[in-house]
Amino acid sequence: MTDSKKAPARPPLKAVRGTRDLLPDQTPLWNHVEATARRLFARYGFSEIRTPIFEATDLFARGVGQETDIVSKEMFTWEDRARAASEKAQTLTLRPENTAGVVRAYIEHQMANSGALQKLYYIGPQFRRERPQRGRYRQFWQIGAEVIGPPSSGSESPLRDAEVLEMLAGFLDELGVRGWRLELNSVGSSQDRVGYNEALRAALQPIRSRLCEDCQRRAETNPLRVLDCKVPEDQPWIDTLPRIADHISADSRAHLDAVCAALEACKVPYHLNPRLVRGLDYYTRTTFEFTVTAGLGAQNAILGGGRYDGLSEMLGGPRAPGIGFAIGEDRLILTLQAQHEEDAKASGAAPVRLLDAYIAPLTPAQNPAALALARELRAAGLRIEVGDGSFKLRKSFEIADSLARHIVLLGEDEAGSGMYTVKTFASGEQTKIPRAKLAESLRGSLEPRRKLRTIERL
RNA sequence: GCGGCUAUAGUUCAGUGGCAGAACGCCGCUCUGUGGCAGCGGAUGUCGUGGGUUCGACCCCCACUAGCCGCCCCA
Repeated sequence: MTDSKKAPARPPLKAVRGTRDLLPDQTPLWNHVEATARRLFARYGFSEIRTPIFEATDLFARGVGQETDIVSKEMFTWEDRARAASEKAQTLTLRPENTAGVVRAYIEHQMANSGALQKLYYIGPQFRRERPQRGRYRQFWQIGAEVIGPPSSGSESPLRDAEVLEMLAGFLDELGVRGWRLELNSVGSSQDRVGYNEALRAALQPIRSRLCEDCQRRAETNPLRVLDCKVPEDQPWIDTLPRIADHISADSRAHLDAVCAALEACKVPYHLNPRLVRGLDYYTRTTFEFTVTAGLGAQNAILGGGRYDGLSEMLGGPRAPGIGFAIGEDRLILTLQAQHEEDAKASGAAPVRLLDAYIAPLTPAQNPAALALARELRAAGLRIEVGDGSFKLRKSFEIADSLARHIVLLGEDEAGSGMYTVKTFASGEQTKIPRAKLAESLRGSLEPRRKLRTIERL
């Protein structure tokens, strides 16, 4: 190592592909979104559940579906070898979604035994080995919720579907997301789907050769996906295909109608989209997706979900119908940031001030007193930064103005008189305030926390 | 996993086979108890990484890595 020139240059360590750091300029918005979700979900009777970040691979194979893209090619899976006689070797997987884990926990802890409807929400990272893109990361965050319980708890009621959708509409509104669109469909029961798949295959057979390359392949592998095709030339042909609405049972039909009726009563706008299909095998009956216009490229779906009436049984549990959703938090935040930029462009951006006051000692001799004052004000609940007496006053002002709403000058005059010079940046006003009244005056008037203002400050 | 575009200062981006650039930001001074403005001055780069072609490569070629766009899929 003495010959440093010969030492091979090691590549700098970087966050791995598809992962990213959320720096301090980002985390306030993330916390705001999460706090809003927690507050709102609580009003609907949801409680938080935290499940492990990795599970037995089999959970996802059985729950999400062996044939889905997620399971067949996007999971981070590894062999975990036994390290003690008490351990057994097994295949583990970083969770690609959270519903399977929640239902596993529901079964494992016999939550059905209470007889009650369970309303559970989670916030956490998920992992899929996809090619990264804007709004698509290998570690991404989901905020999700599940309503699950024995049929006697009302878990099958269309009211639960509507309640979840209505809550989501409220969530997006409360965050100030503009231009969201709710698309709704029913994929029927699992039996309905088998019949529909056959009908679809039969109808595709004669027109296959007229469709795009992708659809020709889909017609074989996953006929439902043909409905998602965006190639303009294919649309007339796709319109001739049987609609899932004509293949779902009377029960499923009535369920969907009841969901729609409840949404209308709540005045939540929705669009029936008979082509909306979901990629996870466990979905039955109601499926939905919320899309937005701002901030995202191809990934314009910010949340999706649906019913999974048979999932619990698939995982070896009791009959426990349920409905849930997952919000792509990364995408939601990209949307809010894009909107915020639009707004800032339209109205001129306001500087961000996170602190209540900046204390500026005028000479190094005032430093100890400044720290003591900061300690006192912080104890009173104020957000305070302390400068340094070696700074020129001009510099103190510039730093203070970029961070705080007030600057408190602390020099010989102040030390002698006990009257502190306080300047408020917004108004330019400057006053002398006795130490006893300082905390109160820096706290300022409690302005009403208007939604837009909250977001602006983030 | 497939196809395409991109990678130069802290940031946004120009640039040319022959000395590395602008704007903004940053630092200093004008200006040592009152900032935001203005003027002047200053610092900052393995030109993504590795190889090749060439007298000479930031520029041309190849590979790799990463980001972005589209596809696939999904949140």
